[in-house]
Amino acid sequence: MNLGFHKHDHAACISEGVARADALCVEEGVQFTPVRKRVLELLLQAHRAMGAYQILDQLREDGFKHQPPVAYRALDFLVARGFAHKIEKLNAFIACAHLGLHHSPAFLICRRCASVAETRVDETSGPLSDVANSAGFVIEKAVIEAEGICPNCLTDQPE
Amino acid sequence: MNLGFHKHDHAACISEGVARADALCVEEGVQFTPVRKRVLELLLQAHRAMGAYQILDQLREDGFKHQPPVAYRALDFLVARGFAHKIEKLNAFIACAHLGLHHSPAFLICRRCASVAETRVDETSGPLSDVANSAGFVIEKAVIEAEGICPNCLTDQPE
DNA sequence: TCTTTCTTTGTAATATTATAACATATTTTT
DNA sequence: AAAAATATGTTATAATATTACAAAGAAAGA
Repeated sequence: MNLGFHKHDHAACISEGVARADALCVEEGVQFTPVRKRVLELLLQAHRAMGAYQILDQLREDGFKHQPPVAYRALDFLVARGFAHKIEKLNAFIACAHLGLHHSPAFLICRRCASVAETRVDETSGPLSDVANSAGFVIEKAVIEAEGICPNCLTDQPE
Repeated sequence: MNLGFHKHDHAACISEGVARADALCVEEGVQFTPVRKRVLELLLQAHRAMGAYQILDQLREDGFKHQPPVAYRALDFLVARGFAHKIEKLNAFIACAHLGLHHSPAFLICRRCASVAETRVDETSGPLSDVANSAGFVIEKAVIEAEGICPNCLTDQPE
């Protein structure tokens, strides 16, 4: 599986992401307003997790309003629609790598270069579901975030 | 598996937890100081995730010093030794339910009653490890936190 | 035991992350 | 065009967490 730990056509991946989100907003009849679009662009561009205040700084440079709620509202919108995810471990946000597919994301976070790769996991099977099922616990959402060393940092040089 | 969604001898589970931590500290030659012990007691007693400032409030009532670093230092100590875990999703801390066994914890968080059950998962197998292995990513630590409805809240009453 | 070293605690200040509340503006629906 | 729903502007503040440095206490070596 392609996990994002590699080179790719980044300009295309930004414009495709925005276009896909745009289409989904039209479908769902919600407004993909300038600030929402810009935040998604920033996240796609960064290609890593960004804190809300980092985003806010960028918005300021772009001439957008930059009080905290501006960023948090845009992020809430993006997260609610699955266009972005929150990485709880980092208190930061990242553009969705599988935009459009409703899915249960899992993340591999490199503690050396801070890159974040997104993959999908099956929520309905696996050891955690087994435990939950047998206990009668109904899982609605799962936070799965693995921290470690990415392939690039492993080969680059010793720690 | 016993997930904590049930009645039990709570007084015993507190004293046993403290005793076990005490023994482990002796083994490892580290100091189980009064504030560290008290924080672990508070967490065992609460039997749910507590925020650092909740703990701080309790410490104040107990006559301990109560600036933020007091709680964070004790929590860092407990987490570093596996006596407690941080629930990233809640920015809160919980006493370890398998004190003494080095393990990879996973949590089931009830969004209705806020109870948290801890279970163990095998880090070296499962879908996430497969993805990580094939990508060459080395997982060191995994945050696994499922949110949903616990068995008690499911049967208690409709939402 | 002494004294050096390491670890822990006390404390003030501040950094970082996030939300509440309410007014205004814009868009969509009727 | 009016009403309703949605989105933005703004101030203030809440909640979570860390830095930095001084002082005290415990452990280790001479």
